[in-house]
Amino acid sequence: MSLPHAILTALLEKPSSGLELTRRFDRSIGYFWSATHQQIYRELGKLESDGLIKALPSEQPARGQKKSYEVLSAGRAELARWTAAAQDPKPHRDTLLLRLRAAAVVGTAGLEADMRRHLELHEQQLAEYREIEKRDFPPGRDGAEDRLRHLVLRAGIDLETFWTQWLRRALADFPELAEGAPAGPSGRA
Amino acid sequence: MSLPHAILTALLEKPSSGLELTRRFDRSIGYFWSATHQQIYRELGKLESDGLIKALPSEQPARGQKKSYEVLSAGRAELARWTAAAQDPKPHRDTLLLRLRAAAVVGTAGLEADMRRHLELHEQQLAEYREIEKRDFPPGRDGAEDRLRHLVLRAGIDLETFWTQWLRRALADFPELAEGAPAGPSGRA
DNA sequence: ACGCCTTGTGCAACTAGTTGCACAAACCCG
DNA sequence: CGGGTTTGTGCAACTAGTTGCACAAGGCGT
Repeated sequence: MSLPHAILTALLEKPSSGLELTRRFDRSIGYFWSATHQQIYRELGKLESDGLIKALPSEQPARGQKKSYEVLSAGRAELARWTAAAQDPKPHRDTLLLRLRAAAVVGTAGLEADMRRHLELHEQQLAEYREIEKRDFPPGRDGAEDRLRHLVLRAGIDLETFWTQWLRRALADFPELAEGAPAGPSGRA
Repeated sequence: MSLPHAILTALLEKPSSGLELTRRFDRSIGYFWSATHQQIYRELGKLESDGLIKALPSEQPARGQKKSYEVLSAGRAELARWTAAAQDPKPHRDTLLLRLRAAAVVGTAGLEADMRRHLELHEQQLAEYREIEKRDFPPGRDGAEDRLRHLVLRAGIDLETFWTQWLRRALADFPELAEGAPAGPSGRA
């Protein structure tokens, strides 16, 4: 029940076509609510038929029939309603932690390499967030909108920081973990 | 593609019936891979027909036809394979962050109360993890299995710590955020 | 002019997870 | 001993997200 609201938010920030939305999801909103272009188009259709958004008359008729949408006031109202409504936090799902736990019974073979890869990915993501922070939130700007968005970005930064630290610590422990743990399918059947 | 592996892990730790698994998911594995009893029963059926687990002959024939399962060597092999295979981290999905972002365009009404509620929930979860740590990982034990599981628990603790801190900070900022941001549907249509 | 690449939109089928309900056996209480 | 609660198992329908493909329009190279 969140994708439509993510799209409404993005469209309120700036009316856009499906592809533009897709790109913005890749760069910004998608950091905490990812979506593919197929999902987005499907949802745009539904939002339009529900009367929450409408297609703008295309100023540029050319170029592959590009359609931009804007949010109607019913859409804005729905988004405000959803934002204010209480919602329980959804439990995390983390495959890597699951694999660690599995490794405790079937052995750590292969895990370390992938953890190193994850560490690199998280480091990259962290660097990207820091870039964005430098570019979009230089000290000085402090309108309420900016501060809210900055808060969201800080969450991203802190989360990635957490993961890089946790992974580094886990990898440091790894040599002693690998000896001693059951080594594979031949452990005990 | 992770639920079957979560179940295999749990069954290797200790052969169990569907309901026992459900309870253990609620208390332990479910902290990073939750599942309902319906999912679990469905998956047990599939794992059995795939020859990865098998039902133990019930020692206690009574008590509502309780069926326990144990992992076969094909199941252990599959789990080891899965654990070792590279996997990309799945992008997070966080509704609360999405709502903050939405609040930047439709106003912060109602959000603060729910953030306080989330803070409490995260504090509870954190306390629970700390209990578990004290109970299951007293200083001294350091077999490789225990250290791996402890590492996983640390991730849980640190994540909850992060959320409580982030929420506290966000709430502290809230008074200034609320003034100045657009206040509701009447902002601009 | 012809074929290839990129841009932009979208449908269809599949997979995983959620919600709602059903139902039998045992146990517990009066 | 009869009726409600708990224990234990499970099906069916629905919702959300993913994967794979299709196709038209315009640009670009030769």
